[in-house]
Amino acid sequence: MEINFDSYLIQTAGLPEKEAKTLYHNLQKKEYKKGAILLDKGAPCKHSFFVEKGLLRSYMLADDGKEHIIQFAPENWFIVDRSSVYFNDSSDSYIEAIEDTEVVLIDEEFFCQAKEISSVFNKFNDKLLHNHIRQMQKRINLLLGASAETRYLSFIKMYPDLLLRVPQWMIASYLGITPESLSRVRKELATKNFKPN
Amino acid sequence: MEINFDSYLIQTAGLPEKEAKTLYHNLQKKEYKKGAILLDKGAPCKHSFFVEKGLLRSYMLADDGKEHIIQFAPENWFIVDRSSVYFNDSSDSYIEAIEDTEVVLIDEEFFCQAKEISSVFNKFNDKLLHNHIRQMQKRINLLLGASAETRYLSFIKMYPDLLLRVPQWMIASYLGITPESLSRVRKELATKNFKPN
DNA sequence: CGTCGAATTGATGTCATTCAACTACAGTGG
DNA sequence: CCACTGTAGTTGAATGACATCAATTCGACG
Repeated sequence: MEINFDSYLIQTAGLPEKEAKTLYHNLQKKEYKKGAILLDKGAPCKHSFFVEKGLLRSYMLADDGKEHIIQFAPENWFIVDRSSVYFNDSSDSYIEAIEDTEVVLIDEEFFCQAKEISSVFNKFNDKLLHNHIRQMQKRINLLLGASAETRYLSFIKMYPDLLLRVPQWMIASYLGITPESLSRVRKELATKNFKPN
Repeated sequence: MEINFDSYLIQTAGLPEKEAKTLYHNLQKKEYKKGAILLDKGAPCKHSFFVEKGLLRSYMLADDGKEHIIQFAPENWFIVDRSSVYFNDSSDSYIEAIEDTEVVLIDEEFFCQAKEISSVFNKFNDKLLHNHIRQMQKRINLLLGASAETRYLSFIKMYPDLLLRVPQWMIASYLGITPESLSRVRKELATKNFKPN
């Protein structure tokens, strides 16, 4: 289950082994306990997090105090407040550990080095951005009109592995419905004898 | 009101004048009548559109046949199905002219040339992507819980210039509510003697 | 002037929220 | 080991916000 960032760079990003190792050695690793806050609203977000083990989430607070979950990040995923990092602004989101989590901190310096060392990395980074956009697009499309049930079903389809690791109320928050509603949706699906797995 | 892409490259993207002119001359321009389809679902999206004059929109069709508006693009904006262009896939969105519109077609070749000619362009492109993500994030946050009224007010705030150019039912579609609901929201705001301008 | 789509308005329906009560379970301290 | 507490999840009843359906008005355009 645990994934090292260096092997990620080689296998997924397609960097040559030597370069990947070099880059990897300059990076800082950190561990966080369940419930720990990795990024606080108002603080500048100075790096991306790559999750080697565990599970993170990012969320914003609405005016009425409710949490809106932006993203989950299990192993192999990046999580970051892009606005904050890129525009050097204070973040308007939080990042929190849902489980005990081990991350690699990826700062601007890393990106500069990586870009110099390898044009492959540039392309890969570009691809990540585009994927991110594509995924957000899908989510917007869902939020623009899909029923609670449809949203939940699409969540199951997209992130089946998260179903068992994320508490229900967080899934509800991600879907933009209340925990009570989600509970009812699940009950309804159960009577239709639908099985998630 | 009309904006040429070459001056955009110079002033907004920060390219040197000479390079901008060179790049610009290789580009193709097109005009579309109001109502014209620039990109059809299923067709591969082979280029971005830069709007020099007029107004475009992109939208997807939901399963129930309803349109979900993804984006508006007035002068000075890009519009594209990024998934389709980038992953060389068939598009799952439409692009349509809301007004008579003049666009510049920006294909892969342009990007390659631009990247070779100027590293400034690379950075600029990156910035565009990040802005796009930032803006989608805001929208998701709105859709996750804001009332019809709040959504509308935030739309007014973000795109005041579009208010008068976009038909109401399209704004409703963009906000994820029905035209009827939007009409009532506006009425409600009027009695509270709220003035958009 | 007549037509067609956009916008408004009213009556009614539906889905999700809200509020409250209750169960289940994990963690804490006596 | 058992009570105490807090959080997650479920369930029910009442409410509310938005959707739907239908009728009407408005406005642009041929």
